[in-house]
Amino acid sequence: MTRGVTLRDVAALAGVSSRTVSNVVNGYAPVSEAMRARVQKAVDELGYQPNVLARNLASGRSGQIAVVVPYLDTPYFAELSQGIIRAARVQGYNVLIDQTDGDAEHEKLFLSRRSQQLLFDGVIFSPLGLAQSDLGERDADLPLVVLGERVSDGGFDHIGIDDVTASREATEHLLGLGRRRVAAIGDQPYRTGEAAQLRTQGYRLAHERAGIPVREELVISTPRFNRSDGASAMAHLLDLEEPPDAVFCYSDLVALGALHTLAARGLRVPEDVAVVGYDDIEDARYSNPPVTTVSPDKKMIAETAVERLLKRIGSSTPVPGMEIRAPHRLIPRASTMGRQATDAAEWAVSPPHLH
Amino acid sequence: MTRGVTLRDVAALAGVSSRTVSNVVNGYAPVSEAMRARVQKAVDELGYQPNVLARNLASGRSGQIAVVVPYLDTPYFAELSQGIIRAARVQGYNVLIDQTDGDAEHEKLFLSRRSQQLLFDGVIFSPLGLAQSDLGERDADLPLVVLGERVSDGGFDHIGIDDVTASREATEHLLGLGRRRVAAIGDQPYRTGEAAQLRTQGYRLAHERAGIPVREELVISTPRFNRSDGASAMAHLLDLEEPPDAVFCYSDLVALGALHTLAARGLRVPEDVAVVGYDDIEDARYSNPPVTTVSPDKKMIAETAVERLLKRIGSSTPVPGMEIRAPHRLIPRASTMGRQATDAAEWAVSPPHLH
DNA sequence: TTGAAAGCGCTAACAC
DNA sequence: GTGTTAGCGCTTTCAA
Repeated sequence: MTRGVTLRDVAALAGVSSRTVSNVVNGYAPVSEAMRARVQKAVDELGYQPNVLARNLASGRSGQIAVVVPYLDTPYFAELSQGIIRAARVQGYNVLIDQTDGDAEHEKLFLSRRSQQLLFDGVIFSPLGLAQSDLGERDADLPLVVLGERVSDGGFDHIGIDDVTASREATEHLLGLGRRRVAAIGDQPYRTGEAAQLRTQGYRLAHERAGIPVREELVISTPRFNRSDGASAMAHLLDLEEPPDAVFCYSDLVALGALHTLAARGLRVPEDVAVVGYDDIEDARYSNPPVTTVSPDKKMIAETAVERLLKRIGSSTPVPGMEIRAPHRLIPRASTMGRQATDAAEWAVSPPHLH
Repeated sequence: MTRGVTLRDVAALAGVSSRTVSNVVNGYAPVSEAMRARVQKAVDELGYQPNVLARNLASGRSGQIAVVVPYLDTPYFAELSQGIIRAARVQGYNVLIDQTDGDAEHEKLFLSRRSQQLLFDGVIFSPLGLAQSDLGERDADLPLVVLGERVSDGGFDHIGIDDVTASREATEHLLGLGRRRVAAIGDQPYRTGEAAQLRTQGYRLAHERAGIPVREELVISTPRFNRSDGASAMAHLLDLEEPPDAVFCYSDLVALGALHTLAARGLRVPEDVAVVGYDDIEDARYSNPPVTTVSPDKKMIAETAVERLLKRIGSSTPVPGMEIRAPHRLIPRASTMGRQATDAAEWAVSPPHLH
């Protein structure tokens, strides 16, 4: 560990006080041009690098934010995290990623006092194991932005799309194609299944509006939103006496799992069964067939989350919690529209390089 | 920001010196049982939480490691990062994720002096934009573990699978199925394309051993290893006068892109064209058809990387660089074996929960 | 085994 | 504008 050059060394060389060096380095208070040039010269000469550890202690800030997601290898969260990292970097912040595996205890850690012991100034949180009510029991002055379906209680910001509307639109898309036995895969009728329940609500609403009764046996619950959940739920649906002619899946992964089962059973998509997903992950764009999906504006969610969090971090007075609705849209693809939907432009195909 | 309880407060309450409190808190030096109980009582009473920022400054360590990957939304890196985060947490380390977008300058930052200015004790690095030679120009005493295809120069550890062998085996698998026009997608015949070149080497080796000449027009270069690269390269191959009857893709994403094009052209996999991928990402297990792939032992890679890095961080004397070969295996699936390969056990299908 | 005290290197309140 | 200086809260050397 090479003994580093310190602020003091620079100050000595430049013949100024450390205060001035600090000002120059941080671009703070007004410093005369002559002064700043002199200091800069000394900085360059010595190759001075500020010690972040010391700066952190003195300033009480770490310059890091934590992103807490259930699973990093779930494409939706990976894409979201990627966007947050990009947005944070622009603001000079580093990002600490934490996976909770959906474990409620682990998630609580990040809301507790103990979090101050960790190394971040604020948290962007995508809860899975915690219900809305659990969010109330948190360290009051932890800058917090929550993503997903929980709702702000005034003490933090919440960003999410309108799940009920999005789900209603997705279901209406299927009903609009003339499908009459539309299944839903992904309901979670228990305390922490709030996200899933909103989607089920939208699914029911679409039926209601269309005057079509919901067949309860077509609403399938799954413990998670993974491929395997979709695969097994689809298998179950196909074993019904009257199988569905369409499925609304609560995630793209579920949809991919469903496609997998459909292919294994030799059924055609969308001719035999039309499939809609949710999240617009890249996988679902290249699957066979590509999946019609609800696309949340992930970039906007990531950027807004960082922006709001930094606002909280930077404010000494409490910032009132905001409810932020991110836009979404339904992207029709071949899994409901058939071949005609294949949109070449979406592939971003570039000419191959020859060897 | 609630003014926190400090070590001093605890010391005062317990009537001991701060040194003793520190020892107790950190489980350091021998402390008499009576003492530790007394201190612990004071700690509990005050709800003392050590300030990590201060600890870092005093100790010169941050307790964080950086994981530098090109893209977090690439499933392979997401899965790898997930494994590293898990392994690091067990050791009490946090993980900072950084994406470089494959940008060489950005990658260099992490090898430079400036890295000491950042907040981590060591780096697990998966280079993309940097070539082997660039790794030489790094801050000598930065604990570093490199993943992928670069080779250790003695100053860091390197962990990777044997790409040449894995690629040879993958190609031999196709040749063994009787395919005679085996294409390769993903070569990168330039300075930073070392990973790709090793795979091409294995591809050629398989042909050599089988006494089958390589058709140069079947070796396609791609700028990256994404779905779009695979899709366009496959399109190009199918437009050849004599299209291939099999393709070895340098990543699973490339393979998924190739499948996409094959499906769009109405070709059957594997009857018309057999496809092999590389990385064993989850997507490729659930695709239609599932993709035969080279599976590196990602868990082992992640755990070993953390273990080696912490060893470096903890050592005051230079640790000699190790070359570590992680195991790999070829997983045959339907994209080469046809329906027969569908391995139900692999899906981890659980019974659906009914509504 | 425990105490006293000197930093770690920087920030920022206060004075000039 | 610029200098002086007192911390930030912990670790750790040195004595006792």
